[in-house]
Amino acid sequence: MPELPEVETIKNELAPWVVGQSFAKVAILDAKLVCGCPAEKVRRGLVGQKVESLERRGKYLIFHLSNGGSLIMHLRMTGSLLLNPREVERYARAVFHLSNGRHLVFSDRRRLGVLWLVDDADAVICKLGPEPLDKGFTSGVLRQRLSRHRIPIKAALLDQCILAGIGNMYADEALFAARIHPLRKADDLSLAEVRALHNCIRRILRAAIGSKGASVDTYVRPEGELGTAHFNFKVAHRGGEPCPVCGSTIERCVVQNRGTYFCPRCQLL
DNA sequence: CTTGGGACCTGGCTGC
DNA sequence: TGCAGCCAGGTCCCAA
Repeated sequence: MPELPEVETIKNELAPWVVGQSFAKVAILDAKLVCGCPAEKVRRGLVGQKVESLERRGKYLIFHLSNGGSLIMHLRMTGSLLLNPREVERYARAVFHLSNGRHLVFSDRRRLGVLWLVDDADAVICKLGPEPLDKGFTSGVLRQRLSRHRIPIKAALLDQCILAGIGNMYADEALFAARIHPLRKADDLSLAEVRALHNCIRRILRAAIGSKGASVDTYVRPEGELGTAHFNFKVAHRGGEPCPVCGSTIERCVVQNRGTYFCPRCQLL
């Protein structure tokens, strides 16, 4: 499931092959992939456009085009972007042929991913909260944003309007590292706890980018390699295993309909 | 207004 | 062994 570190990795590894190229031919195999307008309009609108730059915002990947418009992709649960795969397999939903002879395949087993072609990228991403790795994202900003919500802190971290880019895995990891129980109310955290959480979020996301993302499910990098960030997970997807800090058994509960892993001794309610 | 829960989607797993 | 039914979770939408 691609979260911020996975999308950042995809952006970084795609950029050398895509930036400066134009779309020579586009085939949209699944019309439901396209959001907001007919697939044919996207196909025609893309052909001939040059990719000026690639940007990640939250979990969104943005292709800035030469006409000022943007192609925006969200991989949701099982989407992946494959560069020049040997075969265009059954989960392919769109194929983008580039002017350098390479092609990019949007593959997506569960078909939850979406893309937009828009004049103004802000129309799609305007609701997103701050970027956790931006310089301006201080613990004060986090504290101010959390203070407006009386919801479980885990739910707050998953809310892309509060903070962009964190998903289920990294929310669990950040809360464990900060020693905060996932069901604590967002507006109840002490100043010290918010500072610890802010620090842990940034440290964990940076480390995960360094490991090229976490390949727990279907995530693969554009050239087919896996990420290794999941080898460093302390609690995420580790229910029943011993806590690496205190040895207690890691528990699983459900918060906001999401499987949530935590250490009952390190993270007290 | 805020918050919670279901829909979307399909492969893989569980249990009868 | 076969298959129904549940589960995974990012985001949107609707209801309380």
